[in-house]
Amino acid sequence: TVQLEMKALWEEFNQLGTEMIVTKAGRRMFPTFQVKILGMDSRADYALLMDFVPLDDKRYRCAGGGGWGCGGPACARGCRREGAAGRRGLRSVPRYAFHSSAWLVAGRADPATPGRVHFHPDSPAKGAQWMRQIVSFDKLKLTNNLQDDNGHIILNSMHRYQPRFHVVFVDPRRDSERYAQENFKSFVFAETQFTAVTAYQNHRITQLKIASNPFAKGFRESGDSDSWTVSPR
Amino acid sequence: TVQLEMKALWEEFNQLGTEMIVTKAGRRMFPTFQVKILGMDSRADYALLMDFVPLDDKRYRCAGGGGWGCGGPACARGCRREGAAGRRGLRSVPRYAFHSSAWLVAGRADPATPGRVHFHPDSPAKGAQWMRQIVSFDKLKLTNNLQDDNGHIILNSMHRYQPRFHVVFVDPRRDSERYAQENFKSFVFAETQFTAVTAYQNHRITQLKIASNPFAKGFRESGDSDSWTVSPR
DNA sequence: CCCTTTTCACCTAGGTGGTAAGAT
DNA sequence: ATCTTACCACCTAGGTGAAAAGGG
Repeated sequence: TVQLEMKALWEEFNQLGTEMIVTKAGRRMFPTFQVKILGMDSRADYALLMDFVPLDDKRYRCAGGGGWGCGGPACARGCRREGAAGRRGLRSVPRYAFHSSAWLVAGRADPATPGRVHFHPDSPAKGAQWMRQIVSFDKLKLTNNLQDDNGHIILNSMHRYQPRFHVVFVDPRRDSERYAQENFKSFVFAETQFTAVTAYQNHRITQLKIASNPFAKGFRESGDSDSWTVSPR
Repeated sequence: TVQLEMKALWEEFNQLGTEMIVTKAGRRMFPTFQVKILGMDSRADYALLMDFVPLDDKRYRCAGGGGWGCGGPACARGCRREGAAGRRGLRSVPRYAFHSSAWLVAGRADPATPGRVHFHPDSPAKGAQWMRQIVSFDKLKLTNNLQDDNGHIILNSMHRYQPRFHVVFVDPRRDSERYAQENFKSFVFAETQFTAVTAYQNHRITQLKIASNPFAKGFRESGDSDSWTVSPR
């Protein structure tokens, strides 16, 4: 079994419609994808990895005051309602748009990007090692550069993705983890889905990133709290 | 076969009598112990590790202007001459001293410290992985805290040590690298020996550290060169 | 007009020796 | 007198979103 860490933070982002920056050089995810693992064979070898699957084959567009006019919770609900509508069967919609602070369909998906995977750098390791503490994918970076040769995850900007987590049992009878495709389990946490962007579209996402990511502390206005806490509903 | 990296820098330090700081929290070595490895079986698993052996069972003492009066090359030569004398047969000398900028015998060694080893954090890994690029032990830290529980190397201050590098072949017939004691090769580079100290004794060592360690750039006076080059003889 | 790229000030995180105070 | 410790300014290294410039 696998537990998602920082679940409350992920949910707070997901309610607004999580956005992740992609850059040419590669950008980390925030929140970082972290899991606690239970129930492995302590003495067996495992490789841990992640990949990202497109949530639909549309692309999104933003509009309405450049995303700055986003006021109430209507924004987030609007985003997700559009997304759900997209999944319900629309197939040749010409365009999406993020007009009036909501994500809209703006066209078919761009050609699929190379479906890269990210192996956790400690792979392979014993089950005991993985279960000892939280496993963090903080070295994983997202890029929109199709020619990237740094091994980063390549995504299309303005598209939605679902991160997936995979545990591969390294079969001792074979000489490489490449052939262990039959010995793996996958885990999906719906609250970690996000839209890849080159610049934030929803100002509320920006504010939550600033409030919760220590590296963005320089943009905080209030001097009272320096750590993130779940906001009351 | 194994090649020591930054050999010229190690030799320049060794000519002066290398000193390494030890602290309670643990201090990195500088220069960092780095090697290039050749001739491994690309597909076999190896663990790489280091340990430190006392170079003699004396302890050293410093004197003469608190180490600041050290002027010429006589200092370095003096240090090594004393060290050699110590190894030549003196057994119950009461004390060493670093008087007039030279290392002198100041007494018997303190009780032996826990003989810890430091596994390279990438261990175990395939030969191909180790040979792909320089292997750096920059995570290794030295401490004088006998109760250290961070896994750092415990050394006695004012004692001399010889770093050793070990390559352990991980025998696939056994389930753990613990039992692979019969499958290892060791490498010793005499130019990496050093005296553990809590504060620098030889001012020329301090100056060479400041000149060559990027993290000490704040103490450089000259604004001309920001990188270390082998000084002409 | 919408999206992407580049650059930047401002952070986190942690490695330096200097310095003064503390310990023996 | 000698060695150790704690704290500090000053670095390296790299992760932030803002803002302006660039491109279709």
